[in-house]
Amino acid sequence: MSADEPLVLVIDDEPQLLRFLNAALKSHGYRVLTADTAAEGERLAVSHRPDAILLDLGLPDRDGLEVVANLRAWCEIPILVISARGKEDDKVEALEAGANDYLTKPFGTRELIARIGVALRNRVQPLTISPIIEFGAIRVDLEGRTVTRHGEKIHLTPNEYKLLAAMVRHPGKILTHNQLLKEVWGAANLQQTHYLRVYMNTLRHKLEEDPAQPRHFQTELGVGYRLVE
Amino acid sequence: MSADEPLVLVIDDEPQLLRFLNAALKSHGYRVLTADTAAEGERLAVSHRPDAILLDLGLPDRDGLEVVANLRAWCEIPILVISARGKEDDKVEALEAGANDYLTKPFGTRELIARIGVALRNRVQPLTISPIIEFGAIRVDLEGRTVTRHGEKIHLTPNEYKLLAAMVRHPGKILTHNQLLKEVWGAANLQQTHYLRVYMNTLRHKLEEDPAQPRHFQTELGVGYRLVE
DNA sequence: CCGCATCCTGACGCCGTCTTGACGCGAACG
DNA sequence: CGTTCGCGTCAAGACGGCGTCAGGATGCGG
Repeated sequence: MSADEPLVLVIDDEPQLLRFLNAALKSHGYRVLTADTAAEGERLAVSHRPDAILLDLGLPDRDGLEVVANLRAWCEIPILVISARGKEDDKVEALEAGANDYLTKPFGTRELIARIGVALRNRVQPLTISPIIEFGAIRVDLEGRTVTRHGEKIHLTPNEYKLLAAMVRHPGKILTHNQLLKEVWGAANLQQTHYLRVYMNTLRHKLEEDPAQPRHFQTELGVGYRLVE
Repeated sequence: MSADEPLVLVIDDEPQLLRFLNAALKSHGYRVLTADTAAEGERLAVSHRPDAILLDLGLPDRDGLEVVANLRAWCEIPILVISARGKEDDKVEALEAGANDYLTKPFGTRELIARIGVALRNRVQPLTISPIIEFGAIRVDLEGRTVTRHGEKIHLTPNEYKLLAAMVRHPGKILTHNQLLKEVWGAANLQQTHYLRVYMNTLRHKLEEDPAQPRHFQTELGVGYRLVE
């Protein structure tokens, strides 16, 4: 799944530096979004909500400090400023405007990666959805990786849990065979729909009141399965 | 007592720099606590819970990175590292150990103040856990690095302790093989799950009543381990 | 240089998990 | 009405993870 890797937005107008940053970040497991103007950068920040922003102060179309202020007006995404200017006043202004860090060119890849790591480390998770889902007598704690039924802990094998977690993340929606297979067994096993039947069976036996007449784990014939509450 | 102004703990052994930092911080509205050794600094951090820590890496009694790790074992107070060494490796090590920022001497007052401001700005809720954790007959003192069982001191080797500390920091949660391996043996040994089995074994023998049927150090098959109380 | 503690590594048996196959059932279809 | 297909069910064997132990390498202090 590509969505669990942090997304970094790089705003810089130098093509070389842009390529360099892109490669460095990707090789360290980040997804990267690039923009070569302030306007484009701000637009992407709004639409993609990156986990961190790398901002070069020397942009052609707008002052870098203004970009920081604009971003800070509506979000708290960590901003790491890059600049050729190393004067103390520049740093102070940027940091006070809302930047989280200030790197003076030239800087090393490893330091950059480490500082991005710091920025991501102390971000506050908005926690969009509650990591705990309940339906019927069943409670799934995605964070603690525990499942209880009538308050009693239910032991699930890794595959069973992965399958349950995949369904729990999209309650009410249909999950096709392909989606489930890809999520649990990887894209190489898209044909093995038999796996699904076997594991759905054990899940029902462990979680449903009457496994033969499932209330929550319903099968959509020829399509996939659906979790109903 | 002016308790609403942020409290900064400065750990440094150079009297001049100490005085300088003290004056600079106070003039910007901070309360200041000073220590000239690592041991004293850690003690003050525990007793006063400062809002930020300024740490000079060149301490006489202990390695600065070790101090960072010790503090990070039980708290998330922002740590700004000061060092005369400006090499990239030094910075990366400190930042990865848990430091929030790295300043190379000499640095300007205003930049220092600005960076402290950043650290305080994005501090998360003081998610400090008590440096002392108990479960069953076992007591772990993360600050003193001591472990007792039924009141008797238990000797742990460095790796054993690191593994225990990693688990103690997230009681009840699953710690995956990767997380534990990264924390104890570094990211280079993510494959050596065998290490985990060996050390979990010795930990259980030293701490569990019945090592064959562990109550606290439970294994989550195929995933990792979990510390239950 | 020696001894000790710690760490790494390999071997082995056990047990849970995964895979695979067989079979019954019902619905859809010709 | 018979066939076919998808699905549920069960069981058995393969597989790999896990715990366990011990020998050897390594590093450190005396």
